[in-house]
Amino acid sequence: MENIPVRFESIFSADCIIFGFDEGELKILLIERNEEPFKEWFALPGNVVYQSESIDEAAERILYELTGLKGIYMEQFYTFGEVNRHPKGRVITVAYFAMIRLNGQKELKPITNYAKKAVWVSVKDLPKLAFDHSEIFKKGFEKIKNKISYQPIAFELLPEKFTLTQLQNLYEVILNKKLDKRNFRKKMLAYDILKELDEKQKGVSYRAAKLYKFDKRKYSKYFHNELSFGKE
Amino acid sequence: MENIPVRFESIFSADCIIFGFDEGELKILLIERNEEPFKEWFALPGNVVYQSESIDEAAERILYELTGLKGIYMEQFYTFGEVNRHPKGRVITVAYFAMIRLNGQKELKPITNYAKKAVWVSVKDLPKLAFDHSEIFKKGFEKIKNKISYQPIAFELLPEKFTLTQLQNLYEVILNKKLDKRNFRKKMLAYDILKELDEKQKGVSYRAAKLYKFDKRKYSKYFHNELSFGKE
DNA sequence: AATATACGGTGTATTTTTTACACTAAGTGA
DNA sequence: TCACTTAGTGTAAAAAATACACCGTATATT
Repeated sequence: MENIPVRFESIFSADCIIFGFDEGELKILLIERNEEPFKEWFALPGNVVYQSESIDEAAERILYELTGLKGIYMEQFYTFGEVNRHPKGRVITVAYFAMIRLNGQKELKPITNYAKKAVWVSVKDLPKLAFDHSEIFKKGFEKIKNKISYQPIAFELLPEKFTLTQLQNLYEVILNKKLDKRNFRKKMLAYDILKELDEKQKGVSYRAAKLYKFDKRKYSKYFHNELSFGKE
Repeated sequence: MENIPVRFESIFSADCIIFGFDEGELKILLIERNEEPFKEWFALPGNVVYQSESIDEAAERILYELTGLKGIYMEQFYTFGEVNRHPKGRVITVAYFAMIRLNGQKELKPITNYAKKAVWVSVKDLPKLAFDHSEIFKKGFEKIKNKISYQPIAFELLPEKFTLTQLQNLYEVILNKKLDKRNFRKKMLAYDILKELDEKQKGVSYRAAKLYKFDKRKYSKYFHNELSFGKE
Protein backbone atom coordinates (compact mmCIF):
# COMPACT_ATOMS: atom_id res chain seq x y z
CA MET A 1 0.00 0.00 0.00
CA GLU A 2 2.67 2.35 0.93
CA ASN A 3 3.54 3.76 -2.40
CA ILE A 4 1.04 5.77 -4.26
CA PRO A 5 1.61 4.73 -7.79
CA VAL A 6 -1.85 5.21 -9.18
CA ARG A 7 -4.80 7.19 -7.92
CA PHE A 8 -8.21 5.69 -8.37
CA GLU A 9 -11.44 7.47 -7.95
CA SER A 10 -12.85 5.73 -5.00
CA ILE A 11 -14.84 6.82 -2.05
CA PHE A 12 -14.77 5.65 1.43
CA SER A 13 -17.47 6.04 3.87
CA ALA A 14 -18.51 5.04 7.34
CA ASP A 15 -21.84 3.41 8.17
CA CYS A 16 -23.25 3.05 11.65
CA ILE A 17 -25.51 0.58 13.33
CA ILE A 18 -26.91 2.59 16.20
CA PHE A 19 -28.44 0.35 18.82
CA GLY A 20 -30.94 1.43 21.39
CA PHE A 21 -33.00 -0.47 23.94
CA ASP A 22 -36.53 0.68 24.42
CA GLU A 23 -39.75 -0.84 25.64
CA GLY A 24 -38.06 -4.17 26.04
CA GLU A 25 -36.89 -4.24 22.45
CA LEU A 26 -33.54 -3.87 20.80
CA LYS A 27 -33.82 -1.28 18.07
CA ILE A 28 -31.60 0.37 15.54
CA LEU A 29 -31.80 3.76 13.97
CA LEU A 30 -32.53 3.75 10.27
CA ILE A 31 -32.90 6.57 7.83
CA GLU A 32 -35.29 6.69 4.97
CA ARG A 33 -33.41 7.73 1.89
CA ASN A 34 -34.44 10.82 0.02
CA GLU A 35 -32.45 10.22 -3.12
CA GLU A 36 -31.67 7.70 -5.76
CA PRO A 37 -30.38 5.10 -5.66
CA PHE A 38 -32.64 3.28 -3.27
CA LYS A 39 -34.87 6.30 -2.81
CA GLU A 40 -37.42 5.68 -0.06
CA TRP A 41 -35.58 2.59 1.12
CA PHE A 42 -34.37 2.32 4.65
CA ALA A 43 -30.64 2.39 5.16
CA LEU A 44 -28.04 2.54 7.87
CA PRO A 45 -26.91 6.07 8.60
CA GLY A 46 -23.61 6.73 6.89
CA ASN A 47 -21.53 9.29 5.13
CA VAL A 48 -18.33 9.92 3.29
CA VAL A 49 -15.14 10.09 5.31
CA TYR A 50 -13.76 13.56 4.83
CA GLN A 51 -10.19 14.18 3.91
CA SER A 52 -9.52 15.92 7.20
CA GLU A 53 -10.94 13.34 9.58
CA SER A 54 -10.10 9.83 10.65
CA ILE A 55 -12.64 7.10 10.06
CA ASP A 56 -13.48 7.02 13.74
CA GLU A 57 -14.15 10.75 13.61
CA ALA A 58 -16.37 10.29 10.60
CA ALA A 59 -18.39 7.69 12.45
CA GLU A 60 -18.71 10.00 15.44
CA ARG A 61 -19.77 12.83 13.20
CA ILE A 62 -22.46 10.72 11.56
CA LEU A 63 -23.81 9.76 14.93
CA TYR A 64 -23.69 13.34 16.14
CA GLU A 65 -25.46 14.75 13.12
CA LEU A 66 -28.24 12.28 13.52
CA THR A 67 -28.68 12.22 17.25
CA GLY A 68 -26.88 15.21 18.69
CA LEU A 69 -24.92 12.85 20.91
CA LYS A 70 -21.20 12.86 21.55
CA GLY A 71 -18.88 10.64 23.51
CA ILE A 72 -20.86 7.55 22.68
CA TYR A 73 -19.37 4.08 22.72
CA MET A 74 -18.61 3.10 19.12
CA GLU A 75 -16.61 0.32 17.66
CA GLN A 76 -15.46 -0.47 14.18
CA PHE A 77 -16.33 -4.03 13.24
CA TYR A 78 -15.81 -4.65 9.55
CA THR A 79 -15.06 -3.07 6.21
CA PHE A 80 -17.15 -3.85 3.18
CA GLY A 81 -15.47 -3.54 -0.15
CA GLU A 82 -17.17 -5.55 -2.84
CA VAL A 83 -16.74 -3.91 -6.20
CA ASN A 84 -20.42 -3.50 -6.97
CA ARG A 85 -21.85 -2.78 -3.59
CA HIS A 86 -22.80 0.71 -4.70
CA PRO A 87 -24.49 1.09 -8.09
CA LYS A 88 -22.95 4.46 -8.82
CA GLY A 89 -19.29 3.84 -8.21
CA ARG A 90 -16.71 2.22 -6.08
CA VAL A 91 -17.51 2.80 -2.45
CA ILE A 92 -15.77 1.06 0.39
CA THR A 93 -17.46 1.43 3.72
CA VAL A 94 -16.17 0.93 7.20
CA ALA A 95 -18.92 -0.22 9.52
CA TYR A 96 -19.33 0.75 13.16
CA PHE A 97 -21.78 -0.01 15.84
CA ALA A 98 -22.81 2.39 18.55
CA MET A 99 -24.94 1.95 21.63
CA ILE A 100 -26.98 4.74 23.04
CA ARG A 101 -29.20 5.26 26.03
CA LEU A 102 -32.71 6.04 24.95
CA ASN A 103 -34.35 6.83 28.29
CA GLY A 104 -37.64 7.19 26.54
CA GLN A 105 -36.69 10.37 24.67
CA LYS A 106 -36.75 9.00 21.19
CA GLU A 107 -37.33 12.21 19.32
CA LEU A 108 -34.67 12.82 16.74
CA LYS A 109 -34.37 15.48 14.12
CA PRO A 110 -31.95 14.31 11.53
CA ILE A 111 -29.77 17.03 10.13
CA THR A 112 -28.43 15.20 7.14
CA ASN A 113 -30.13 16.33 3.98
CA TYR A 114 -30.24 13.04 2.22
CA ALA A 115 -32.54 11.47 4.75
CA LYS A 116 -36.25 12.04 4.90
CA LYS A 117 -36.45 10.92 8.43
CA ALA A 118 -34.86 8.68 10.98
CA VAL A 119 -36.76 5.96 12.77
CA TRP A 120 -36.12 3.39 15.43
CA VAL A 121 -36.88 -0.09 14.17
CA SER A 122 -36.85 -3.26 16.21
CA VAL A 123 -34.19 -5.68 15.06
CA LYS A 124 -36.89 -8.32 15.03
CA ASP A 125 -38.68 -6.76 12.11
CA LEU A 126 -36.19 -4.94 10.01
CA PRO A 127 -37.19 -4.26 6.43
CA LYS A 128 -34.85 -5.03 3.57
CA LEU A 129 -32.21 -2.33 3.59
CA ALA A 130 -30.59 -0.38 0.80
CA PHE A 131 -27.27 -1.45 -0.73
CA ASP A 132 -25.65 -4.28 1.21
CA HIS A 133 -26.83 -2.83 4.49
CA SER A 134 -28.75 -5.92 5.48
CA GLU A 135 -25.53 -7.85 5.32
CA ILE A 136 -23.72 -5.16 7.28
CA PHE A 137 -26.40 -5.24 9.93
CA LYS A 138 -26.20 -8.99 10.18
CA LYS A 139 -22.49 -8.95 10.75
CA GLY A 140 -22.72 -6.16 13.31
CA PHE A 141 -25.50 -7.85 15.20
CA GLU A 142 -23.49 -11.05 15.37
CA LYS A 143 -20.62 -9.04 16.70
CA ILE A 144 -22.49 -7.48 19.58
CA LYS A 145 -24.21 -10.76 20.42
CA ASN A 146 -20.82 -12.24 20.79
CA LYS A 147 -19.31 -9.26 22.51
CA ILE A 148 -21.79 -8.82 25.32
CA SER A 149 -20.80 -12.27 26.49
CA TYR A 150 -17.34 -11.15 27.49
CA GLN A 151 -17.36 -7.37 27.65
CA PRO A 152 -19.61 -5.02 29.57
CA ILE A 153 -21.07 -3.16 26.64
CA ALA A 154 -24.69 -3.85 27.48
CA PHE A 155 -24.64 -1.13 30.12
CA GLU A 156 -24.28 1.44 27.40
CA LEU A 157 -27.85 0.72 26.36
CA LEU A 158 -29.42 1.08 29.78
CA PRO A 159 -30.14 4.16 31.83
CA GLU A 160 -27.36 4.94 34.22
CA LYS A 161 -29.33 3.43 37.05
CA PHE A 162 -31.00 0.14 36.28
CA THR A 163 -32.40 -2.92 37.95
CA LEU A 164 -30.99 -6.40 37.58
CA THR A 165 -34.19 -7.45 35.87
CA GLN A 166 -33.77 -4.74 33.26
CA LEU A 167 -30.21 -5.87 32.68
CA GLN A 168 -31.28 -9.46 32.36
CA ASN A 169 -34.04 -8.54 29.92
CA LEU A 170 -31.52 -6.77 27.77
CA TYR A 171 -29.27 -9.82 27.70
CA GLU A 172 -32.22 -12.00 26.88
CA VAL A 173 -33.27 -9.78 24.01
CA ILE A 174 -29.82 -9.56 22.51
CA LEU A 175 -29.00 -13.22 22.94
CA ASN A 176 -32.53 -14.22 22.06
CA LYS A 177 -32.84 -16.73 24.85
CA LYS A 178 -34.18 -16.98 28.36
CA LEU A 179 -31.73 -16.85 31.21
CA ASP A 180 -32.20 -18.15 34.71
CA LYS A 181 -32.82 -15.31 37.13
CA ARG A 182 -30.84 -16.67 40.05
CA ASN A 183 -27.87 -17.74 37.99
CA PHE A 184 -27.80 -14.50 36.11
CA ARG A 185 -27.72 -12.45 39.29
CA LYS A 186 -25.20 -14.68 40.97
CA LYS A 187 -22.82 -14.44 38.07
CA MET A 188 -23.29 -10.78 37.39
CA LEU A 189 -22.80 -9.79 41.02
CA ALA A 190 -19.82 -12.11 41.35
CA TYR A 191 -17.99 -10.13 38.70
CA ASP A 192 -18.17 -7.21 41.07
CA ILE A 193 -18.58 -4.59 38.40
CA LEU A 194 -21.93 -3.28 39.58
CA LYS A 195 -22.43 -0.77 42.32
CA GLU A 196 -25.51 -1.27 44.41
CA LEU A 197 -27.23 2.04 45.04
CA ASP A 198 -29.32 3.13 48.03
CA GLU A 199 -32.09 3.92 45.66
CA LYS A 200 -35.05 2.02 44.38
CA GLN A 201 -37.01 2.00 41.20
CA LYS A 202 -39.93 4.46 41.12
CA GLY A 203 -43.31 4.57 39.52
CA VAL A 204 -43.92 0.86 39.31
CA SER A 205 -47.10 -0.73 40.54
CA TYR A 206 -45.37 -3.51 42.39
CA ARG A 207 -42.47 -3.93 44.74
CA ALA A 208 -39.69 -1.63 43.58
CA ALA A 209 -36.34 -3.19 42.77
CA LYS A 210 -32.93 -1.95 43.83
CA LEU A 211 -31.05 0.18 41.39
CA TYR A 212 -27.51 -0.54 40.27
CA LYS A 213 -24.85 1.34 38.39
CA PHE A 214 -22.08 -0.04 36.23
CA ASP A 215 -18.85 0.62 38.10
CA LYS A 216 -16.21 1.44 35.53
CA ARG A 217 -13.48 1.74 38.10
CA LYS A 218 -13.96 -1.75 39.40
CA TYR A 219 -14.19 -3.07 35.91
CA SER A 220 -10.94 -1.49 34.78
CA LYS A 221 -9.24 -2.98 37.78
CA TYR A 222 -10.01 -6.46 36.54
CA PHE A 223 -9.97 -5.48 32.92
CA HIS A 224 -7.74 -8.35 31.88
CA ASN A 225 -10.24 -10.88 33.15
CA GLU A 226 -12.70 -11.53 30.47
CA LEU A 227 -16.21 -11.82 31.63
CA SER A 228 -18.67 -14.39 30.49
CA PHE A 229 -22.25 -13.31 30.68
CA GLY A 230 -25.20 -15.14 29.35
CA LYS A 231 -23.41 -18.39 28.68
CA GLU A 232 -25.95 -20.80 30.14
CA MET B 1 -22.08 7.06 2.52
CA GLU B 2 -24.54 6.30 -0.10
CA ASN B 3 -24.55 9.48 -2.05
CA ILE B 4 -21.43 10.58 -3.74
CA PRO B 5 -21.52 14.30 -3.26
CA VAL B 6 -17.80 15.01 -3.32
CA ARG B 7 -14.88 13.02 -4.55
CA PHE B 8 -11.73 13.11 -2.53
CA GLU B 9 -8.39 11.92 -3.61
CA SER B 10 -7.85 9.08 -1.27
CA ILE B 11 -6.26 5.73 -1.61
CA PHE B 12 -7.19 2.51 -0.07
CA SER B 13 -4.93 -0.37 0.33
CA ALA B 14 -4.74 -3.77 1.92
CA ASP B 15 -1.91 -4.87 4.22
CA CYS B 16 -1.26 -8.43 5.24
CA ILE B 17 0.24 -10.07 8.26
CA ILE B 18 1.39 -13.39 6.89
CA PHE B 19 2.04 -15.87 9.66
CA GLY B 20 4.17 -18.95 9.36
CA PHE B 21 5.39 -21.49 11.90
CA ASP B 22 8.93 -22.68 11.48
CA GLU B 23 11.56 -24.17 13.73
CA GLY B 24 9.32 -23.80 16.70
CA GLU B 25 8.82 -20.10 16.14
CA LEU B 26 5.93 -18.01 14.95
CA LYS B 27 7.13 -15.76 12.16
CA ILE B 28 5.71 -13.18 9.85
CA LEU B 29 6.72 -12.20 6.39
CA LEU B 30 8.11 -8.69 6.10
CA ILE B 31 9.37 -6.79 3.12
CA GLU B 32 12.25 -4.41 3.11
CA ARG B 33 11.17 -1.23 1.39
CA ASN B 34 13.00 -0.04 -1.66
CA GLU B 35 11.53 3.43 -1.82
CA GLU B 36 10.84 6.50 0.18
CA PRO B 37 9.18 7.02 2.51
CA PHE B 38 10.65 4.56 4.99
CA LYS B 39 13.21 3.34 2.50
CA GLU B 40 15.06 0.32 3.90
CA TRP B 41 12.59 -0.10 6.70
CA PHE B 42 10.70 -3.29 7.17
CA ALA B 43 7.00 -3.19 6.48
CA LEU B 44 4.01 -5.45 6.17
CA PRO B 45 3.33 -6.49 2.61
CA GLY B 46 0.57 -4.42 1.14
CA ASN B 47 -0.71 -2.73 -1.94
CA VAL B 48 -3.37 -0.51 -3.35
CA VAL B 49 -6.81 -1.99 -3.88
CA TYR B 50 -7.51 -1.81 -7.57
CA GLN B 51 -10.71 -0.44 -8.94
CA SER B 52 -11.69 -3.79 -10.37
CA GLU B 53 -11.16 -5.97 -7.32
CA SER B 54 -12.72 -6.36 -3.92
CA ILE B 55 -10.59 -5.79 -0.86
CA ASP B 56 -10.46 -9.50 -0.20
CA GLU B 57 -9.21 -10.03 -3.71
CA ALA B 58 -6.56 -7.37 -3.22
CA ALA B 59 -5.35 -9.14 -0.09
CA GLU B 60 -5.23 -12.44 -1.95
CA ARG B 61 -3.32 -10.85 -4.76
CA ILE B 62 -0.76 -9.36 -2.41
CA LEU B 63 -0.23 -12.73 -0.82
CA TYR B 64 0.00 -14.41 -4.19
CA GLU B 65 2.51 -11.96 -5.60
CA LEU B 66 4.74 -12.44 -2.64
CA THR B 67 4.45 -16.15 -2.06
CA GLY B 68 2.94 -17.70 -5.14
CA LEU B 69 0.26 -19.20 -2.94
CA LYS B 70 -3.47 -19.23 -3.55
CA GLY B 71 -6.45 -20.45 -1.59
CA ILE B 72 -4.86 -19.48 1.71
CA TYR B 73 -6.87 -18.78 4.82
CA MET B 74 -7.10 -14.99 5.20
CA GLU B 75 -9.21 -12.84 7.39
CA GLN B 76 -9.83 -9.15 7.54
CA PHE B 77 -9.37 -7.84 11.06
CA TYR B 78 -9.30 -4.06 11.14
CA THR B 79 -9.16 -0.91 9.06
CA PHE B 80 -6.70 1.83 9.86
CA GLY B 81 -7.68 5.30 8.85
CA GLU B 82 -5.86 7.95 10.81
CA VAL B 83 -5.40 11.06 8.73
CA ASN B 84 -1.63 11.16 8.90
CA ARG B 85 -0.74 7.54 8.88
CA HIS B 86 0.95 7.93 5.50
CA PRO B 87 3.26 10.91 5.05
CA LYS B 88 2.45 11.36 1.38
CA GLY B 89 -1.31 11.45 1.39
CA ARG B 90 -4.48 10.03 2.75
CA VAL B 91 -4.26 6.28 2.76
CA ILE B 92 -6.74 4.05 4.48
CA THR B 93 -5.66 0.48 4.82
CA VAL B 94 -7.64 -2.65 5.48
CA ALA B 95 -5.58 -5.17 7.38
CA TYR B 96 -5.69 -8.94 6.94
CA PHE B 97 -3.92 -11.84 8.45
CA ALA B 98 -3.05 -15.00 6.61
CA MET B 99 -1.61 -18.28 7.79
CA ILE B 100 0.54 -20.40 5.60
CA ARG B 101 2.23 -23.77 5.85
CA LEU B 102 5.95 -23.38 5.62
CA ASN B 103 7.04 -27.05 5.53
CA GLY B 104 10.63 -25.93 5.55
CA GLN B 105 10.54 -24.39 2.06
CA LYS B 106 11.05 -20.81 2.99
CA GLU B 107 12.44 -19.55 -0.26
CA LEU B 108 10.43 -16.68 -1.60
CA LYS B 109 11.03 -14.50 -4.56
CA PRO B 110 8.99 -11.38 -4.16
CA ILE B 111 7.56 -10.10 -7.38
CA THR B 112 6.52 -6.67 -6.22
CA ASN B 113 8.93 -4.05 -7.39
CA TYR B 114 8.85 -1.84 -4.36
CA ALA B 115 10.37 -4.44 -2.11
CA LYS B 116 14.03 -5.27 -1.99
CA LYS B 117 13.39 -8.60 -0.41
CA ALA B 118 11.03 -10.48 1.80
CA VAL B 119 12.12 -12.12 5.01
CA TRP B 120 10.60 -14.24 7.72
CA VAL B 121 11.01 -12.62 11.10
CA SER B 122 10.09 -14.14 14.42
CA VAL B 123 7.34 -12.24 16.17
CA LYS B 124 9.54 -12.26 19.24
CA ASP B 125 12.06 -9.92 17.72
CA LEU B 126 10.32 -7.74 15.23
CA PRO B 127 12.05 -4.50 14.33
CA LYS B 128 10.18 -1.22 14.30
CA LEU B 129 8.06 -1.23 11.20
CA ALA B 130 7.32 1.47 8.65
CA PHE B 131 4.21 3.66 8.90
CA ASP B 132 1.82 2.46 11.60
CA HIS B 133 2.59 -1.16 10.80
CA SER B 134 3.80 -1.98 14.29
CA GLU B 135 0.39 -1.02 15.55
CA ILE B 136 -1.30 -3.03 12.83
CA PHE B 137 0.80 -6.04 13.71
CA LYS B 138 -0.03 -5.70 17.37
CA LYS B 139 -3.74 -5.67 16.70
CA GLY B 140 -3.55 -8.60 14.32
CA PHE B 141 -1.47 -10.65 16.70
CA GLU B 142 -3.97 -10.03 19.49
CA LYS B 143 -6.66 -11.16 17.13
CA ILE B 144 -5.13 -14.50 16.31
CA LYS B 145 -4.15 -15.11 19.92
CA ASN B 146 -7.75 -14.70 20.77
CA LYS B 147 -9.05 -16.57 17.78
CA ILE B 148 -7.08 -19.79 18.14
CA SER B 149 -8.81 -20.25 21.46
CA TYR B 150 -12.15 -20.83 19.84
CA GLN B 151 -11.57 -21.56 16.17
CA PRO B 152 -9.37 -24.15 14.55
CA ILE B 153 -7.11 -21.80 12.64
CA ALA B 154 -3.85 -23.10 14.08
CA PHE B 155 -3.97 -26.08 11.73
CA GLU B 156 -3.40 -23.74 8.83
CA LEU B 157 0.14 -23.20 10.07
CA LEU B 158 1.09 -26.84 10.42
CA PRO B 159 1.90 -29.42 7.78
CA GLU B 160 -1.11 -31.43 6.78
CA LYS B 161 0.05 -34.28 8.97
CA PHE B 162 1.27 -33.30 12.37
CA THR B 163 1.83 -34.72 15.83
CA LEU B 164 -0.01 -33.61 18.90
CA THR B 165 3.20 -32.29 20.34
CA GLN B 166 3.74 -30.08 17.31
CA LEU B 167 0.21 -28.78 17.67
CA GLN B 168 0.72 -28.10 21.34
CA ASN B 169 4.00 -26.31 20.67
CA LEU B 170 2.24 -24.06 18.22
CA TYR B 171 -0.42 -23.18 20.77
CA GLU B 172 2.24 -22.52 23.34
CA VAL B 173 4.15 -20.24 21.04
CA ILE B 174 1.10 -18.23 20.01
CA LEU B 175 -0.35 -17.98 23.48
CA ASN B 176 3.07 -17.53 25.01
CA LYS B 177 2.45 -19.95 27.81
CA LYS B 178 3.08 -23.54 28.74
CA LEU B 179 0.18 -25.94 28.48
CA ASP B 180 -0.20 -29.23 30.25
CA LYS B 181 0.39 -32.11 27.88
CA ARG B 182 -2.27 -34.43 29.20
CA ASN B 183 -4.93 -31.77 29.46
CA PHE B 184 -4.14 -30.42 26.04
CA ARG B 185 -4.47 -33.83 24.41
CA LYS B 186 -7.57 -34.73 26.32
CA LYS B 187 -9.32 -31.55 25.32
CA MET B 188 -8.15 -31.52 21.74
CA LEU B 189 -9.14 -35.12 21.13
CA ALA B 190 -12.47 -34.62 22.88
CA TYR B 191 -13.44 -32.04 20.27
CA ASP B 192 -13.23 -34.82 17.75
CA ILE B 193 -11.92 -32.66 14.95
CA LEU B 194 -8.68 -34.57 14.45
CA LYS B 195 -8.30 -37.70 12.41
CA GLU B 196 -5.77 -40.15 13.71
CA LEU B 197 -3.69 -41.54 10.86
CA ASP B 198 -2.06 -44.95 10.53
CA GLU B 199 1.19 -43.19 9.99
CA LYS B 200 3.99 -42.13 12.25
CA GLN B 201 6.49 -39.36 12.25
CA LYS B 202 9.72 -40.13 10.38
CA GLY B 203 13.30 -39.11 10.69
CA VAL B 204 13.34 -38.43 14.38
CA SER B 205 15.95 -39.93 16.64
CA TYR B 206 13.51 -41.05 19.26
CA ARG B 207 10.20 -42.77 19.46
CA ALA B 208 8.06 -41.54 16.58
CA ALA B 209 4.70 -39.98 17.38
CA LYS B 210 1.40 -40.69 15.69
CA LEU B 211 0.38 -38.31 12.97
CA TYR B 212 -2.97 -36.54 12.87
CA LYS B 213 -4.90 -34.56 10.34
CA PHE B 214 -7.41 -31.79 10.91
CA ASP B 215 -10.78 -33.19 9.92
CA LYS B 216 -12.72 -30.39 8.32
CA ARG B 217 -15.80 -32.50 7.82
CA LYS B 218 -16.12 -33.33 11.45
CA TYR B 219 -15.47 -29.76 12.38
CA SER B 220 -18.16 -28.38 10.09
CA LYS B 221 -20.59 -30.83 11.59
CA TYR B 222 -20.20 -29.23 14.98
CA PHE B 223 -19.43 -25.83 13.60
CA HIS B 224 -21.85 -24.03 15.85
CA ASN B 225 -20.08 -25.29 18.95
CA GLU B 226 -17.29 -22.98 19.72
CA LEU B 227 -14.15 -24.64 20.78
CA SER B 228 -11.95 -23.53 23.58
CA PHE B 229 -8.32 -24.47 23.18
CA GLY B 230 -5.51 -23.35 25.33
CA LYS B 231 -7.65 -21.99 28.10
CA GLU B 232 -5.88 -23.51 31.09
C1' DA C 1 -58.57 -3.48 56.45
C1' DA C 2 -58.30 -7.33 53.73
C1' DT C 3 -57.02 -9.35 49.65
C1' DA C 4 -55.15 -9.92 45.06
C1' DT C 5 -51.44 -9.05 41.98
C1' DA C 6 -46.86 -8.80 40.27
C1' DC C 7 -42.37 -8.71 40.49
C1' DG C 8 -38.17 -8.87 43.78
C1' DG C 9 -35.06 -11.50 45.88
C1' DT C 10 -32.73 -15.62 47.56
C1' DG C 11 -29.71 -20.95 48.21
C1' DT C 12 -28.55 -25.57 47.41
C1' DA C 13 -27.56 -29.81 45.17
C1' DT C 14 -25.92 -31.84 40.80
C1' DT C 15 -23.33 -31.95 36.75
C1' DT C 16 -19.75 -30.48 33.89
C1' DT C 17 -15.44 -28.49 33.09
C1' DT C 18 -10.98 -27.32 34.36
C1' DT C 19 -6.92 -28.01 36.62
C1' DA C 20 -2.92 -30.27 38.76
C1' DC C 21 0.11 -33.76 38.65
C1' DA C 22 4.19 -38.22 37.38
C1' DC C 23 5.29 -42.36 35.62
C1' DT C 24 5.92 -46.16 32.08
C1' DA C 25 6.45 -47.27 27.02
C1' DA C 26 8.71 -47.20 22.77
C1' DG C 27 11.98 -46.13 19.53
C1' DT C 28 16.88 -44.43 18.36
C1' DG C 29 21.83 -44.29 18.58
C1' DA C 30 26.03 -45.47 20.68
C1' DT D 1 22.20 -53.67 26.22
C1' DC D 2 22.16 -49.40 27.84
C1' DA D 3 21.39 -44.58 27.80
C1' DC D 4 18.61 -41.11 26.05
C1' DT D 5 14.60 -38.73 24.47
C1' DT D 6 10.04 -38.05 23.57
C1' DA D 7 5.30 -40.52 23.37
C1' DG D 8 1.55 -41.61 25.67
C1' DT D 9 -1.61 -42.24 29.49
C1' DG D 10 -5.52 -41.51 34.17
C1' DT D 11 -7.27 -39.84 38.35
C1' DA D 12 -8.54 -36.85 42.00
C1' DA D 13 -9.65 -32.18 43.45
C1' DA D 14 -11.38 -27.69 42.55
C1' DA D 15 -14.08 -24.54 40.10
C1' DA D 16 -17.78 -23.26 37.23
C1' DA D 17 -22.20 -23.95 35.26
C1' DT D 18 -26.69 -25.52 35.62
C1' DA D 19 -31.31 -26.70 37.31
C1' DC D 20 -34.73 -25.61 40.19
C1' DA D 21 -39.20 -23.06 43.65
C1' DC D 22 -40.75 -20.38 47.14
C1' DC D 23 -41.49 -16.42 50.24
C1' DG D 24 -41.23 -11.24 50.60
C1' DT D 25 -42.91 -6.81 49.80
C1' DA D 26 -44.79 -2.86 47.54
C1' DT D 27 -48.90 -1.49 45.14
C1' DA D 28 -53.66 -1.51 43.61
C1' DT D 29 -58.36 -3.00 44.33
C1' DT D 30 -62.43 -3.75 46.84
